[in-house]
Amino acid sequence: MKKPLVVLTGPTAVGKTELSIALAKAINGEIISADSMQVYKQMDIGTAKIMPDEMQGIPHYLVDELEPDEEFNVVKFKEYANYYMEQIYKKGKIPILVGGTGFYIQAVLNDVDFEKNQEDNSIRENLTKFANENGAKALHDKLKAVDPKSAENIHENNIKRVIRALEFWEQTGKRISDHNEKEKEKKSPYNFVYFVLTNDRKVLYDRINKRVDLMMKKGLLEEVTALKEKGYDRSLVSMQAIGYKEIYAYLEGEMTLEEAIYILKRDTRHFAKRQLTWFRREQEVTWVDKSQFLDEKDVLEYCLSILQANNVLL
RNA sequence: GCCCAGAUAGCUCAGUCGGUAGAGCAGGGGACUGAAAAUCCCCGUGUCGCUGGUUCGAUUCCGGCUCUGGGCA
Repeated sequence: MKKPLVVLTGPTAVGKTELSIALAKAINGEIISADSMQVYKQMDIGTAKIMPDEMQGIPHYLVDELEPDEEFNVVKFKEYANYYMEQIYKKGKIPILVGGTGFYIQAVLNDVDFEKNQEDNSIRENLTKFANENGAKALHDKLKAVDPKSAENIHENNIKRVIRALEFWEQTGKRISDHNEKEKEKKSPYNFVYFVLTNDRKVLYDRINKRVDLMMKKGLLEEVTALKEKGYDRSLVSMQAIGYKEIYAYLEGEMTLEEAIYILKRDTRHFAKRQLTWFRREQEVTWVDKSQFLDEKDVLEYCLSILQANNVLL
């Protein structure tokens, strides 16, 4: 018997958090955040993180777990998430994966194997250096020699992915293209419903713009200033989060605050668009378009009916 | 009121020595399997302000008009 799993995702600022609490209450669930940035402490305003007083007693995992200079990635996410899911099942409850990082959701949902290998960034560093010195084309040629299928699929300008493919080859002796093909065929080990909450594009963008203004009012500038003063470097993954990188650029004198805010809004819109592209490609997704419902209660009822129909409730 | 400069894609602007036009940004689509809030790819037809004239042909030259900046009164 497959275990039940509820996924609730959607583009940034669509209103996942609000619905997630209502959903958790209704189905006796606990929430695991599938968000690459809300894991970090000290980054509250810019990540629109749910605060303890808003949780209404619903346990949340993978929120506020790491310091901004700690490394986090899909593999770590998957390990943590699987661990917390076990705990939740033991309590006789349903885990709800809530967050906008589609890649993380996919990893857990389909139990993707990443061929764990040693924590060693030296290959990556060497390849990055090679790319800087010889150009993207030369790097891509390297890949073509060992894994032509990957070389064909990965654009030569996409250096990060070319590097990962090469790294995979060097560490495992296998081609990542073959590996990925195999992983893609996997079926989810869960009895799940994958909700993608969405809204009219214009409404969504309007919400994004307003939310950025609200973040500024709440003190995003101060939050980023504090992180910078504590010595968290711009090159950290956490500092590449939307909201942080733009304000950081302003603090470094690269642009005016007005420009930074304009770019921050734009980057957020671009991000939401990319998220939607990802979800569109996912199979077995249940779209929940807010513009088609009367209110939050109506949305919740619809979601519950879908869960019931799919036997995901305990 | 007079003088000057503009008026071209949603925005900022380039351009056509006369043969109906192109960049950046915005916007749209896509990829993604150990950085994923990251990274990368693709997509540009619009009464060239309105109106006369010259011309085989005008967005491009000439006149008038309207509007917008700036200057002089």
